[in-house]
Amino acid sequence: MPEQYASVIIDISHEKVDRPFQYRVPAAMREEITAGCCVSVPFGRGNTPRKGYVIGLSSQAEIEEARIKDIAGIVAEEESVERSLIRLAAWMRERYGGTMIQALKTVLPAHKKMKSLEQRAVRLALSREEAEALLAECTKKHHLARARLLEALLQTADGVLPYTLVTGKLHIAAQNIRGLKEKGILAVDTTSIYRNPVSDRVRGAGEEARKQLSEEQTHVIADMMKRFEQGDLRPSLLHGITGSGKTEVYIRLIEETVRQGRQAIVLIPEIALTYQTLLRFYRHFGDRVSVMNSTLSPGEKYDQFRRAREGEIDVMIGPRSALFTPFRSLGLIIIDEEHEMTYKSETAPRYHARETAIARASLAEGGAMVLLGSATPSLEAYTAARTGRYQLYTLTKRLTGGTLANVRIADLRAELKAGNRSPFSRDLTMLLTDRLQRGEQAMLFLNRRGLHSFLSCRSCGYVFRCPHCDVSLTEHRGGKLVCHYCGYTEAAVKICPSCASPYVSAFKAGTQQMEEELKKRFPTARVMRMDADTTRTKNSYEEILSAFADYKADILVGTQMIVKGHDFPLVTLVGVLAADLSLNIQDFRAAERTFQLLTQAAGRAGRGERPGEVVFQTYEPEHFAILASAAQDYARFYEEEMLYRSMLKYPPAAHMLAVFLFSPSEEAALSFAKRLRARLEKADAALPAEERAILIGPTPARVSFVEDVYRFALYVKQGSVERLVALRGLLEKEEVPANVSVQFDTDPMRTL
DNA sequence: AGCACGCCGACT
DNA sequence: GTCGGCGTGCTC
Repeated sequence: MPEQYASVIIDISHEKVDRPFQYRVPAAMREEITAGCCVSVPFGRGNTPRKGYVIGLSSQAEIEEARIKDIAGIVAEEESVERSLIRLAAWMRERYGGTMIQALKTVLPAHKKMKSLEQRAVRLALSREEAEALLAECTKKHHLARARLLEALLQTADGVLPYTLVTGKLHIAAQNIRGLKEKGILAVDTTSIYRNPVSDRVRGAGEEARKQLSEEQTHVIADMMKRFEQGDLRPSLLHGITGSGKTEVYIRLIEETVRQGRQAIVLIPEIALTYQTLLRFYRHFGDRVSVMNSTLSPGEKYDQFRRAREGEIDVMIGPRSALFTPFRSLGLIIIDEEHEMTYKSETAPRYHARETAIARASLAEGGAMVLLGSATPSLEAYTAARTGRYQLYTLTKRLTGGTLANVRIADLRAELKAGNRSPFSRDLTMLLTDRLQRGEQAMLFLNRRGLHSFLSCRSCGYVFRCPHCDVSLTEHRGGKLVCHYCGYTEAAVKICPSCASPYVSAFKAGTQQMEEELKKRFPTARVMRMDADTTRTKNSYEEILSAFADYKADILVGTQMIVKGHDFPLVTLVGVLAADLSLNIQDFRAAERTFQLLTQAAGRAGRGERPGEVVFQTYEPEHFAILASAAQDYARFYEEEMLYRSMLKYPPAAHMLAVFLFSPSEEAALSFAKRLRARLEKADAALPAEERAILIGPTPARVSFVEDVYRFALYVKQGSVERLVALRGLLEKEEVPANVSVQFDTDPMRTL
């Protein structure tokens, strides 16, 4: 049966109509209308013609057929931006699953959630005297809404009120405002009240001395431009160590793109863009650049997108979501720190910014360049570069001149044998003492995963656990016990509920314990700690880092958060207290993440003029991820890790689908998971064994229940993406029991 | 959002 | 009666 009904999203920015409406596709248009089309449809009682977007086709009428109207026509104009973003949404839905509406919502500019945005203003179109006379008349005639509005306008100094306040607080219907406007009593002004939040504060915007480029940098830029002109639209991977001048390459490419009248998007991981880098962009592009960050309200974000569409800016810098900036003539997408996990969305559609950027670039008019940058590329990107799907460029020289830090590996097993029972190896102790004497700074880094504080009974070993989640409770200040997953709280305890022993004590969180050990061992040292506990308030993150940068402390102890970004010229020693901690978690990307973390940590030392030293403490000194990062040898790491992925068919050697199942009933979740597995086995039964998907599970998640909900996972590994996507399609069609919910993650960043 | 419907007080 | 303002509810 032909698909004669189209689901259409009406182009009206209001929650009440923010859902699909079904329309009949006239026979004459059946060929042309596809998902992503922009159509004109009769809408509402008056059948007013409205613009709408087709998000899907179906042969099934979801409401009485008599109520379904015909599509009036296909809107041909406005091809460029919306059209290509809708196509991108369709691609995302296909690749990552979920509904078209979810994909559309992530791709289209927030469908202007105007509630909080005061973009329009209501202004008196009369003189104050006239308005006052009118007010008296309205009061007399009991035109209450009108009187209310006039009174409020007269009370203001300039006779202007935000539109949202008028419709909201004053309860004046939009229809009434229109009526008053037609009578010439009011005017409605549309003004943009948002400005670029940072660039206004930057002095000297748009004027920075051009830096001399190195030979390597010049080559990258020239070659990329040449390839683009020749129509080689393959993405580029820029592999360059910290300080090798990647940012300068970005800036030159953006300049060139802008010069050609096209626009650029720069993606950065959540907080990685330091203020320094930001300033460089502002100095180059002035108010033609905009920065998206999490502190912008939806209204401000929408306004920044609006500015992009109107051509008021050329460059957008921001996280994952900045990828959907509606530039009309996009020429370049840069993804900095391409390997970062934050580029994978955690909510449906669970898209990866790297792949989605490439899709968007190819959908752009005339195609756009994509440049991925990293000091430690993801296995995905590097594999693509080796097989020729990407073009690889390498920056090998450090421009800042600083020498690479000298890395020592301290074998903790040997330390124990030698009678050293402290958490600091002899090497690290020696170097710490030396730095303290010389008045230099040190950073000690502890990978926190799996190491949080808990409370247990010294006598019987009873551990206090959350009754709603599969985790132990954490002791907070004042002795309260808190669950980090669901927030469940218990009062401080004095005796063990199991054996009544009074010897109940806390096992300190890693960093906290380190802080205390340091104070014991180096009583004169000023120690600062930075972890989830000490950064609970909003600005504490920046406060701690800037205090440390101001030499308010000698040693900074912390979790991953201290390794990202930020230059501390006085830091000449970096210690990784347990380099293998992140290695032993049950996750196929564990080694990759460890390598990236260690390489980054090592990069923190000696960024100033003084040479730096690094100590990796580990129980596995022979592990390749540790050895390779100590030697700053990416190629070696890549070879070994890729061997492992190929053997076990993990991405990027194959594609993988993670199916997560949640239910308050353990039995329901598990039996549904088994049904899904059986479905997959049946689907593959006819295939030769080597082409079948590899199935793992269902297995309970690492944290097997959270907030009284059981969690299971089922993994599907398959070499062909098309095949994997088809299998997911089958699973999505399966009827889900009422008390179970399912999530699909295509090529996940981690296992559950 | 934008339109119709229906309620209600005011006035030829 | 009926006219016009004003709140409500629905839109494939």
